[in-house]
Amino acid sequence: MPWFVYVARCADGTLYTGATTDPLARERAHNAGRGAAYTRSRLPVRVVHVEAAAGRGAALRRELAIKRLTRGEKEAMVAGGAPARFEGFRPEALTFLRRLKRNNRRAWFERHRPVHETEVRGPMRALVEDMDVRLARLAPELTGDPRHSVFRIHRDIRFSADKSPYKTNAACQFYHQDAGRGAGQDATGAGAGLYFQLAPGECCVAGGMWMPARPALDRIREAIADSPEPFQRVLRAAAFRRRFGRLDAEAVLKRMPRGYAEDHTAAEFLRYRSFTATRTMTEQEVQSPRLPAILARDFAALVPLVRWINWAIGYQPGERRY
DNA sequence: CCCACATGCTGAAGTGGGCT
DNA sequence: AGCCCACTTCAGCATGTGGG
Repeated sequence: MPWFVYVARCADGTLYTGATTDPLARERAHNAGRGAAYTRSRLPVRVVHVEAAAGRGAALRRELAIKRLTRGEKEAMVAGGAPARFEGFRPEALTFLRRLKRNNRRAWFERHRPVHETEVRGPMRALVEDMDVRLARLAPELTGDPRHSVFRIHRDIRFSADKSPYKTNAACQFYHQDAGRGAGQDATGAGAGLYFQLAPGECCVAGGMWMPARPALDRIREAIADSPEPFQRVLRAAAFRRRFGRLDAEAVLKRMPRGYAEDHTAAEFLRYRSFTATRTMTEQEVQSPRLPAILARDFAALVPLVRWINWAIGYQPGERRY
């Protein structure tokens, strides 16, 4: 049974989103007063946008995704302008970030905000939707949604000597459904996840856990010390080594952390404070409509590392979502 | 030397609930 | 849907102290 997601224009101009197996019959049902309460008071309605979905689950998921869009984004999608479906970043996205680097000022950004919206933020949100659907099968416990997964463009400049207000990269993350979304030493309850970054000359895909807070770092170290073999097996896996090589050597301690012997079997990894792996991507890769498929393969190679870390700090793998 | 940990600092967009 | 308003959040930074 084929499923569809449709958007209908109500008499008052508002947009109603629903899922159905038969958009035309559904439109007739709405107009006969047998539809949703929302449309009943705004008749007639006219279906203005239809998308095919792989099944009921995928349709409901896509329906929710559309309902999370802003009014403007929905209008753009209906008008066929800015694609709500990911079709690759255009060269203009990287050009915008390059120019932002040279013009990192509020006034400049405000003048060029529409370019940021249509070339960078919009496609990034669409990419998140696409990857979330793929993750539902690949690693169901890892999720992303446009609202929470896309990092803000604004830097946290409160206590920084560098007061330039904007980041010159655009990035998104996928996180464990039971974990917090934060990252870094100040984030408690965070877990391991996946990451994608768009930046001139610095496009990359990454995964793992960046700078875990103290409780999580302690648990990861204990897990490595107690049983180094499973962790080392994850790092030796062919797909991981081919695509990512090794863990990023970021913030590695020069000596052993307190309580661990210098000659421990896993001494090398007990000195790590950050557990991520990164692969730089070419501009050709990020501009390809096939980017979601490329990322899916990278994510698949990262999932064993992500799962090992999440296991170490107490987050379980998930069931297939649909 | 250098790891571990605590503390103080405080801008602005994003978010969600209530209302019309 | 759209508006208003209070609340939350942010891939932080710098510095000092204690201890192995």
